[in-house]
Amino acid sequence: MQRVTISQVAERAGVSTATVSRVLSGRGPVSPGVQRKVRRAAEELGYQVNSIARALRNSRTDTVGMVVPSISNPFFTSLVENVEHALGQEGRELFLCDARSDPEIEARRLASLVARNVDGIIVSPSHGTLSGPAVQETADRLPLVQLDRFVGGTSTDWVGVNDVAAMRLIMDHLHEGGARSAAFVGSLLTNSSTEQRFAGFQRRAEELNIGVDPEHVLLGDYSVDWGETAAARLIEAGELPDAIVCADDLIALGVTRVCRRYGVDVPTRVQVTGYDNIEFARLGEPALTTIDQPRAQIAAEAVRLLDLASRTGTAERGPSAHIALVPTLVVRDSTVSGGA
Amino acid sequence: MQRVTISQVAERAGVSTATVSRVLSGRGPVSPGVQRKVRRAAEELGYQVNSIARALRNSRTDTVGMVVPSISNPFFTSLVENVEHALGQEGRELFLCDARSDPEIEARRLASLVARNVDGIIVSPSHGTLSGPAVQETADRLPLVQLDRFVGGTSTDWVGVNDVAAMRLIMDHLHEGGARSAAFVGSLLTNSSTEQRFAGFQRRAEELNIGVDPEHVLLGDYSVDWGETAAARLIEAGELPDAIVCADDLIALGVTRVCRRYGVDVPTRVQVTGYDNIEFARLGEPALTTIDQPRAQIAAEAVRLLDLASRTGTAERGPSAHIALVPTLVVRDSTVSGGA
DNA sequence: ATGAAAGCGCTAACAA
DNA sequence: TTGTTAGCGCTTTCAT
Repeated sequence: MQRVTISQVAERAGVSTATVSRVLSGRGPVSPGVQRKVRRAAEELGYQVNSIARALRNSRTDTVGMVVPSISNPFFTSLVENVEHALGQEGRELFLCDARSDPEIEARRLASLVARNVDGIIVSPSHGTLSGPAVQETADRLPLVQLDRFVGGTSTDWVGVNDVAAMRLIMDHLHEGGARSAAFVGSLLTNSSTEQRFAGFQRRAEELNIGVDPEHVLLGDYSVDWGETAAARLIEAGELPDAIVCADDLIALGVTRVCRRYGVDVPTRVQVTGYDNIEFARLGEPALTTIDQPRAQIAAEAVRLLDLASRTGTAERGPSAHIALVPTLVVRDSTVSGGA
Repeated sequence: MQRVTISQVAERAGVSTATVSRVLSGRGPVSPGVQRKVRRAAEELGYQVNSIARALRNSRTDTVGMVVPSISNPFFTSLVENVEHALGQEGRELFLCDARSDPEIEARRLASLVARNVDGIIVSPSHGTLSGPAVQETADRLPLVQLDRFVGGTSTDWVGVNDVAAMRLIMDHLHEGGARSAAFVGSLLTNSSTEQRFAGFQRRAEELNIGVDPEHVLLGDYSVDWGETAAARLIEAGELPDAIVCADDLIALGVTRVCRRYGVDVPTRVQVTGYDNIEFARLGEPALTTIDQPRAQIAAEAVRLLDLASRTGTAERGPSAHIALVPTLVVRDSTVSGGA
C-alpha cells in the first residue's frame, strides 16, 4: 500500500512535478489542457497530498492545538466544539489535548504541540500559577491565546467571560430571592475561574450585606463528587445558609443531589446556583439557575485573535488583548425567582 | 523567533548533524563526552525536534487519530480519555476529531487524518451504512480499528461490547422486576449500536414473553431531547408499558425527566433503563439502572489491535479481529430490584 | 506556460 | 565512534 506521490502523478500526466504542484495547490499559471490531464491522473491514482511534506516545506501545518483541563467536563467539550466550528472553514484542523487538570501533563502537551508545528494554540490553563512557565514558554514560540481561564505572570491574549459581573448577577438574583447568607463551593483557588468567581462572590456579598460564614467557603475541585461532599458537610454542620453558590454546574449538580437526599428543599430551604450552563444543568432536580457563557462568541474571538497573531508575527505586537465577554443569568428552578 | 535546528546544535557542539541526531534520538553509538557536549548545546539553544521533518523522514508520526460521532456525548469523551490513557505511554499523541454525527464530516476528518500521516485510526462510525465507504477507504490505507460502533460492508478490526448480551441482562432484570410489556427508545437504526441493541431487545422480549407494541418502538437520536419527546409521546398516548428500555443514558435521562414532570413514578409505574453508564447516569432522579461498558478494556484492546496492525503491515493479515467484551448490568433506582 | 533544481529538517546508509 | 551524503514529498524560485 504505497502512498501515491506527486511525481507519480507527474509521470502519468507527462508533466513535471512542479506543474502538478501548481495545479493541485491552485497556485501559478497552468494551461487548461494540462490542468485537466493532471487532475485526471491524480484522480486515477487516488492521489492525496502528504501534508507532512507540505508542512515541512511551508512551515505551516494548518493545524491548531487546543489544550483543556478536562475533556470530561461538558463545558470544555462544548468550548471545543465551538472552536472547531469557528475553525471549520479554511480546512484547518484541531489537535485536541486533555491536560487532566495536571500542569505537568499540560506542559508536555504544549511542548508536543510546539514540536508538531501547530500554527497556534488555544489553551485553558489548568492551574492559576503552576501552568505559568509552560504557557509563557509556548507563547514565546508561537501564537497562543488563553481561553476561559488564564494564568498569572503571562502576557498572552485571553478571551473569556467577566466572572465578577457574572457573580454580581447571581448574588443580586439570590438577594432578590431573599437570601441573606450564602456559602461558596468551588475548587481550590488554583485557577483563575475560581479566583475570579470567588472574588466576585465576596465583593457582592459584602455590598449586599449577605453574610458569609468563613466555614461556608468550601474549596475542592470541579466535580459532582466534590459538590456532594461539600453539601453533605454543610448540611451536617447544621446552620445551612440561605444560598449555596457553586463555581460550576457540576458542583451544583452534586449539591442539589445531596440536598434532595437529605430532604433539604431547593429552593425554598436553600437556593443553589451553578455556572457554565452545561446541558445537564437543566436536567438537575430542580433545574439549575446558572450563568451562561457565550461560548460561540468566545470561540470565535479566540480564533480571530489567533489569526491576528499569526499574521502579525509572534514578535512584538503591542499589549496582549484581554477580552471579557458579558455573561447571562439563566434563571431556572434552583433559586427563588422574582414572582415567588 | 527562529526555531533551532539540528545543524545549529551541531555547529555549537562542533560535531556533525548526524551525531546530534544520534544523541538526541538515542540511536547509534556516541561517546559519552560527545553526548554531553551535544546535550549541553541543545539545552543552551533550547532545541526541540521538528517532528514534521522527523515524520517526513521516518514516515511515522507517532500520532493516532480518533474520530467519534459526538464529542459532547459523555460516553465518547470517556472513551477518548481511555484511549488517550492507553496511548499515553510511548509518547504517542491523539488527534481527536468530532464527526458531529455526520458521515460527510466524518469522511473529511478521516481523509484529513490520512493526509496528516497518522500512524493509525480509531473510529466509531456515525452511520451504519453511510460511513462505510470512507471507513473502508481509510482502512485500505492504514491501520484502522472500529470502536463501539461498526459499519457494515467493511472488514476492519472492531472492539466493543456484546450489545445483545447486554440487552439480555436488561430484559431479564426488568422481567424479574415484573415487567410484562416494554417500549424501546433509540436512535434511527442507522448505526450498529442501536441495531444491535434493538435486536437484542426484541429477541429477549420475545423469549420472555414481554409484549412490545409496535407503536412503542420510538426511534430518534441519542440525546436527552429525544428522550423527552419520546417519553411525552408515550405518556400522552396512554397505555404506558411496564418498562422503557433506552438505547443510551442520555435518552434515559430525558425519559425519566419527563416521567417526573408528568408525575409518572419510576420505577413503580414504569421501569426505565439506560445504556453506557455515563457519569450522569447516577445523577438522574431516580438514578439510572444501566449497562456498564468496560471502557478501559475497550480502549486498551483497540490500541493493541492498532499496534498489531502496524507491525503486521497493512497488507494481508488474515481475517480482522472482532472483539466483543462483556457488559455489566448496574442496578440503581430506575428499575425494580430483586428485593422489592 | 512549463521544467529543473534547490531545499524545508531530519535520519540512515555508507565510509572513514 | 564519527562524518558525508542522499533523500523523505513537497513548493518555489529561476530559467526557458
